[in-house]
Amino acid sequence: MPTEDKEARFLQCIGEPTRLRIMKLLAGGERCVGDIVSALGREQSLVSHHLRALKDCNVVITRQEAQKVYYHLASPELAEIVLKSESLVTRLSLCQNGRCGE
Amino acid sequence: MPTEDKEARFLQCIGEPTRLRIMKLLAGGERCVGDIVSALGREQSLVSHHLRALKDCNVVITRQEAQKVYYHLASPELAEIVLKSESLVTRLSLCQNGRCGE
DNA sequence: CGTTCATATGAACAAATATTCATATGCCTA
DNA sequence: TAGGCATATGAATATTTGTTCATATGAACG
Repeated sequence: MPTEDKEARFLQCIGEPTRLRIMKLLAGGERCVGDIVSALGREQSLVSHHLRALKDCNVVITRQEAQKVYYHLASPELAEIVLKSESLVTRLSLCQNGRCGE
Repeated sequence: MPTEDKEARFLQCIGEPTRLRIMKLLAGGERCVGDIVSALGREQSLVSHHLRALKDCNVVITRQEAQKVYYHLASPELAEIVLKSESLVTRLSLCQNGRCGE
């Protein structure tokens, strides 16, 4: 299993709009599932599935407190790379035209 | 169309093993399609499809010379972010277990 | 215990994706 | 202009992915 496969999995894992929003939220500190759900305004089940995807890739870490489960980024560098790619997308005008995916 | 959507498209675009390999190749300077095909050892048609995906996202730029078409990265920062994510994946042990995608 | 709250899971489905195969385009040279 | 390279395109297919719905787990507290 070459290195590129894991790297691709990682990039694909964070390369999804809902998961990106979750990561940007967590960049501001840990949040419990309920907080994330109301911040995103999406279904609890959907958020839970995405959190699992992030956790399976070791992008986030969980901590349980009573009934609540708190999520935080595995490293501040993950927030950095998200910000860096955001800046790249705007500065280089990446993925603006309709041909790109859509 | 929120910013996260474009960012997600970008990350998803580069988050594919074959496209990652192409980008790492192009990090060493421009290459024509034939060079990329033989470097990767994959079908010409497949490489062409992936090159198109990269081009549609403005990640690569083309230059035609006679029958050959040369591709290069739109910015050296694209090579940087690929390297940075590679280093993150190894240092943080991201996407190692089988649950992650597979 | 039974109930309520917080989160996770699993099946089902639609949409997106990577790959292959076959064919088309475009540029050069004899 | 005919033929050969180099690259691109399009249809077809199998796999993966995101989302929803319904239900399950598990912790607290009466």
